[in-house]
Amino acid sequence: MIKSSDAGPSLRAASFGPGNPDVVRLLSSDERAEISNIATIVELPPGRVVYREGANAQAVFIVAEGVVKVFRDLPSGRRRVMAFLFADDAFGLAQSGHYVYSVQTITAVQLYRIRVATLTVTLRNSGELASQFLCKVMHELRGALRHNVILARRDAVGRLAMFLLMLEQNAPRDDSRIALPMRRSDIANYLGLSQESVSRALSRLERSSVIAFDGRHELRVLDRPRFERIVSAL
Amino acid sequence: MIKSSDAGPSLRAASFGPGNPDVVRLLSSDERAEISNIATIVELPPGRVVYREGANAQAVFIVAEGVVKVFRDLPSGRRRVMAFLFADDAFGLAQSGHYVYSVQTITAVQLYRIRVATLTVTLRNSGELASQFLCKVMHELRGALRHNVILARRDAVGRLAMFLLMLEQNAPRDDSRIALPMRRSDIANYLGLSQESVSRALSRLERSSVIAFDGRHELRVLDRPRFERIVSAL
DNA sequence: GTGCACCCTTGATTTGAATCAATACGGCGT
DNA sequence: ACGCCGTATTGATTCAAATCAAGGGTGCAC
Repeated sequence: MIKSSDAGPSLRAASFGPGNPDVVRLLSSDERAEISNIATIVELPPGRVVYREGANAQAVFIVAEGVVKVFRDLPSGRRRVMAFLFADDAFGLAQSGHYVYSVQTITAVQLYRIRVATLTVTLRNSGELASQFLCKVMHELRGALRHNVILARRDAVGRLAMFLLMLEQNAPRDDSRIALPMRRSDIANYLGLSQESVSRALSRLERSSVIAFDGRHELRVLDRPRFERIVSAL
Repeated sequence: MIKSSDAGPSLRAASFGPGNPDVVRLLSSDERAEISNIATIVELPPGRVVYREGANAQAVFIVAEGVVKVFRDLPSGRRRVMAFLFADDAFGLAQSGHYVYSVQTITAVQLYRIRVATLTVTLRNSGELASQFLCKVMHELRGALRHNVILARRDAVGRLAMFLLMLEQNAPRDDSRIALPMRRSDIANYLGLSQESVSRALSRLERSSVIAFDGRHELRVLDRPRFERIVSAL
C-alpha cells in the first residue's frame, strides 16, 4: 500500500553532505511525480526473470515492493549472486548498452520501469535529479564494498552474521524478525560459500542460541550482544 | 604548458547508452575546463596518507597520475584493501559527511582536489556534468562487483590471475608489462588471501611459465592462452 | 662496505570449508 | 492422509589456504 504522499518511486540512500548521517529516502514529491510520469508499473510473481545478462538494456527499474536478486551464471554452472535488492533500490542502470547481470524476483514484486532513453534525457536536463541518482548509485557502491568486506572474511559464521545484519537493515520490519525469503543456495552464492556451509553456519548460530528460527525463512536475534560480537570479530 | 585539449581532469568510464562498448574518457574540453576552475592540484610522494577514515569529507579527488589504495583498518589489526585507483579514477565521493575509507598513495601521485561543497553546486547546476559523474560512479560500481567476483573464487592462483588482468586493463603500458607497484601484503588484503598465499601463487604462476618477473614489481605474461584459461576457469 | 630494517619467499603443520553422500523436512497435489 | 519432489540438514572425508616459523633479498643509512 502506498499513501498518496508517498506516491511515485523513491530512492533509499545516504546523501554525501554533512548533517544527514542516516539513510533517507531521496527525491522530493515533485521529483517523484516527474519520475512517475516517465515510469510504468510492473507486477511480477516470485521466481520470474526480469531480464537476462546480455539482453539489450531498454529500461531501468526501481523496486517499489518485494525482493529481487542480481546474478550471473558462470560457464561452469556456478552462479554468482551479486546483490539482493529491496524497496527503493534501483537496478538496470549499471550497464553499457547491454545488461551485465540477470535479475530474478524472489518474492512477488512491484517495479517502476523507466525507459533508459527517457531517463537519460531527464537526468541531463536536471542536475538536481541527476545528483539524486548519483547519491543512489554511490549508495549501491557502498553496498558492493560492504559485500566485499563480507566476502573477504574467512569464517562462515561471521559471513552469515554480517549477511543477516545487512538484511535487517535493508528490509526492516515492525516485529524484530528477519526475513530470509531467498533460498539457502542463493545465500551461499552471495556469500561465496557452499550451500552446506550456509546450513551448518545457521545451525551453529541457532544451536548456540544467538538466533532462533521461526520456520526456515524467518528468524530473530536472541542474543544481540553476542551477535554483534560475531559480526565485528574481524 | 598544457595543451588546452588535454587540460584538466578526465574520468575513465563506460557510458550506459548503446554504441559505446568501450571504456572512454568522459568530459568534454569545456567540462574539463569547468572542473579545472574549481580544482587545485596536489602532488604527493609514495606512502602518504591522503585522508583517514572518519575524517570530515571536505574534498573529492581525481587521480591525474599514479596509484593509490583505498582501505580500512579493522579492530583486529587486519586491513581490508577495497580498491586500487589509477589515472582518471575519482575518490572521496562515496561518503556521507565523513570519509568511509582511508586513502594512501602507493606511487608518487598527482591529484585534482575539489571541495565537496563546490562540486555539489556545480553538479546540481549541470545535468550534463552530473550525468558524467553518474557514469563514473557506475563504472566504479562495476569495478567493485568485479572485485566481488574475484573474492568469491576459492583458488588463490585464479584470484591472482584475475587481479593481474585487472591491473593490465586499468594501467595499460606501452611495453606489454604489468606493473605491481603495491606490496604483496596490499595485494593479499585486496584479494582476501594471506601474504604467503600471494607469494606462493605468484611463484606457481612463474614456475609454470605463465608469467615471468622482471624484478619484484614488474612482470609480463608469457603464456597468454594459459593465462586466460586460468582467469576464466570459474 | 657494512649493518639493519623491511619486504618477500619458502617450508611444516593446522584448520576449516568444499565435496561426496545420505537423510530429513515441508509444501502441494491428489 | 498419503506420496512426491524440491529444498534443507547432517555426517565423513578431502583438500587448499591460514598459520606458525624460519630463512633470503634489497635498498637505505651510516
